[in-house]
Amino acid sequence: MKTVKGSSRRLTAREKTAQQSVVGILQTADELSRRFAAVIEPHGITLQQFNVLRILRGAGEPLPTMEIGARMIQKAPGITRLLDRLEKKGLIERVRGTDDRRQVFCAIRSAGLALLRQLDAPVAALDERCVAPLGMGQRERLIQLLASVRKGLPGG
Amino acid sequence: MKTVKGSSRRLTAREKTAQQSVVGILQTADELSRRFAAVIEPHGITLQQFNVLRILRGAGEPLPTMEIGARMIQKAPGITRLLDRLEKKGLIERVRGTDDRRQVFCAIRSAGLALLRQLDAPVAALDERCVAPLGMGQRERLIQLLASVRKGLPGG
DNA sequence: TCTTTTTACTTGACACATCAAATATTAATT
DNA sequence: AATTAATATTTGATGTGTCAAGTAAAAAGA
Repeated sequence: MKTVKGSSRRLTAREKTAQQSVVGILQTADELSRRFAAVIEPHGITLQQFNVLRILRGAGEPLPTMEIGARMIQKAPGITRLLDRLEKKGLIERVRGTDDRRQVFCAIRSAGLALLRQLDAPVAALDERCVAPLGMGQRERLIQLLASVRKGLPGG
Repeated sequence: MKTVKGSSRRLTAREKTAQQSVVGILQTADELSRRFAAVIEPHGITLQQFNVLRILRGAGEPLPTMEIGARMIQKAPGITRLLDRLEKKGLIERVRGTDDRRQVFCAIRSAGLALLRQLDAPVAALDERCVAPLGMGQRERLIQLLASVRKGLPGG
């Protein structure tokens, strides 16, 4: 069997759509995070730090480190250091739990809320620009397809 | 106007689908890369290193650093160090260009090709598992929707 | 109650991304 | 030809993610 330019073997149609779907998701995400970083970082925080702040604001109450990690789909070590930097900037504060003293609760401070307020409009505008080519029906379909993918993920 | 649990303002339906689409893409990509990393890293290379090797194999000829960067949608500095590590592992080799001596051409070595051959089947299998819940029609729709998003991206 | 296991983090080591600044070299200009 | 501008990479500093180990405290079990 002839090989195709160094590729080891031809893919079936099914394999091809699988690969294209995966590559499409990964590439699109890469491009999107770059755009969001470009809007957010000039304000002195990174995209991930922004996400933590939004989670804390959305929760409306202090959250333990692990809970933030769960919502960020991310391991604890990364979260700890992310919180370190946010704390150093005065955007959040951490308090050792009293009930369970292993936990560290994290709350957004007013400076953090103020920063989020500044970013709300530009970020919402960028959300919209990112999916501008899609009508409402297409957006809903996209959201649905991605949810199906996540739900069916092996070991997840 | 009452605020919703710390959130600054209510989103319109349109804004909400935009945000959900973006978040969905980013989260799904996160989960997917984790799965691929879990399959690839036990073989001694990272997901990004694997991507570089696949690009080099697919090209079928040595590529300059910048060209690899373009295909990875990534800036040059990152590529340089990625190539450093692949070179140290003996999976690629670099040669200073003769025509334009600023360029550094990068070629995959036989050890790199052998490693890719080992990974081809498990990676294709994972591609398939990742989108297993979707039928062919849905995969094609997903690929199309993501392509529309990328095509319409501001400044891209 | 004392030991063992399981959490919730934290810290150390390493991969990787980006920006900014340096290098080397080629292209454009004057 | 000499100077200036643009290009291809590399290096240094910083933020972030992961795994492996360590610490502290709560939960389980004997």
